[in-house]
Amino acid sequence: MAKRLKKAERRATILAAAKILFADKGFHGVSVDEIAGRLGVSPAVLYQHFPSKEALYKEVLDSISGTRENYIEAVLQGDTDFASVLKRITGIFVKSVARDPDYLKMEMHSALEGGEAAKAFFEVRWKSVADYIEYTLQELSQQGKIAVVNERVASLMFQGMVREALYAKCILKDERHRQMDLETLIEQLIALFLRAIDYQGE
Amino acid sequence: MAKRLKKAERRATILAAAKILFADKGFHGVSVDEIAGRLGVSPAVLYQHFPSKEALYKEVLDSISGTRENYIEAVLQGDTDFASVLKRITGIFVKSVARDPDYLKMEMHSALEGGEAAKAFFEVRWKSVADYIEYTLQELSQQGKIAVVNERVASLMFQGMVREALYAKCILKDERHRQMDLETLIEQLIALFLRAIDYQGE
DNA sequence: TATAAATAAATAAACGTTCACTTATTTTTT
DNA sequence: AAAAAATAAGTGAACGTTTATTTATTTATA
Repeated sequence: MAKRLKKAERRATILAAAKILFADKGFHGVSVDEIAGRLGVSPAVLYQHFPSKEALYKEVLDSISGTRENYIEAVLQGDTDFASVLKRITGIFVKSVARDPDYLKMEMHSALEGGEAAKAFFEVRWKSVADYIEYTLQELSQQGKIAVVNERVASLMFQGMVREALYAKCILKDERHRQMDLETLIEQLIALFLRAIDYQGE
Repeated sequence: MAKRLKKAERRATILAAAKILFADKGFHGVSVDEIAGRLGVSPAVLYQHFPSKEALYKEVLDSISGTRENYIEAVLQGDTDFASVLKRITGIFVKSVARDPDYLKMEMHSALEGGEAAKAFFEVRWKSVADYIEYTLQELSQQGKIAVVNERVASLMFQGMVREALYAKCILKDERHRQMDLETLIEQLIALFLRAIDYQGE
């Protein structure tokens, strides 16, 4: 018999195990038995905490997309010029993904499954960063401090390059970039981005 | 009884149907019965052409990754400066994906399933483009025609932004970029990229 | 009519889920 | 504080389906 846990504890262990497995293999790739087996528990236990496999999956998804990063302090503390703030915000975002790459995998999986949940998930994780970039670029552009750019396109560029870096380093573990650590990579990408929009400081 | 086809024809229809379904839902998300049903054929038919579901999946994967684009003519015909060649190569690449977005979905799916096939798949589709960029950047950098950049990082940036554009337009159908067509988007991204590496023409 | 192409029916394993039941812990009563 | 009652947590087998795959049989065409 498995070690007896309090309801909340057991629930937490289920969510934790499910998160790892779902991230690895997607909804259809994981069986309820596998999750239970990983916990050393009979599959029936899961149904005392979640009404169905799908409900469990949804909850995992929510628990992740609920992890909304707080960028406000990043904006406020330290230098307030665009480059500095962008670096701090990106740093927080990257760290949150690097800390737990399952996030990214789940995001990809749910994006592919194409459900309604996926879109919301997607939005929450990237939107606040993208919004900040778009808004600020528009301002800087009006002030003539950067080149005339379509801020939406530039923001897409930024998102794409950051995501690519995260995939390459955290998921695919690409050999190409073995020698360069994630922070350095991101740092250089940001430098490239700033030159792309012709940002010279304020 | 379903319309009677020659072996090769039937085989082709199976591969075509399987490609669409696998791209949509991944390996585990599709059943053999579903593929057969889509063709109006009994599932046993599939086993006269492929020894197993997995073999069929592998074959679909191969048929896609085997579609290696030929960039040589793109390099040779037309202007030979970096910007022009890059635009033509990217155009070919983008068109091949836009023509058949299933390619991209399969790529994502197989990247997530993390098998050996995935890596090869990944390599074939992006590598020749990435290699061209890296090589040329190195040359241009030595000739002082662009800024001093880590060509590997720059190439990752390029790949990331192109991929993001393709996802946004072809897979997620993001409303944000509804008004801008894919070619214009790519065009603007390339312009940003060229400024990022400080390319001024040759 | 011979043969290639498709079928219908059957199989065993895996799946999500439920059920009747056992064991451990907490609460109440004496 | 010890015994009894109540509750919470976990078990394991079995359910009805669905899955991939096989076999024996029928149909169409060259």
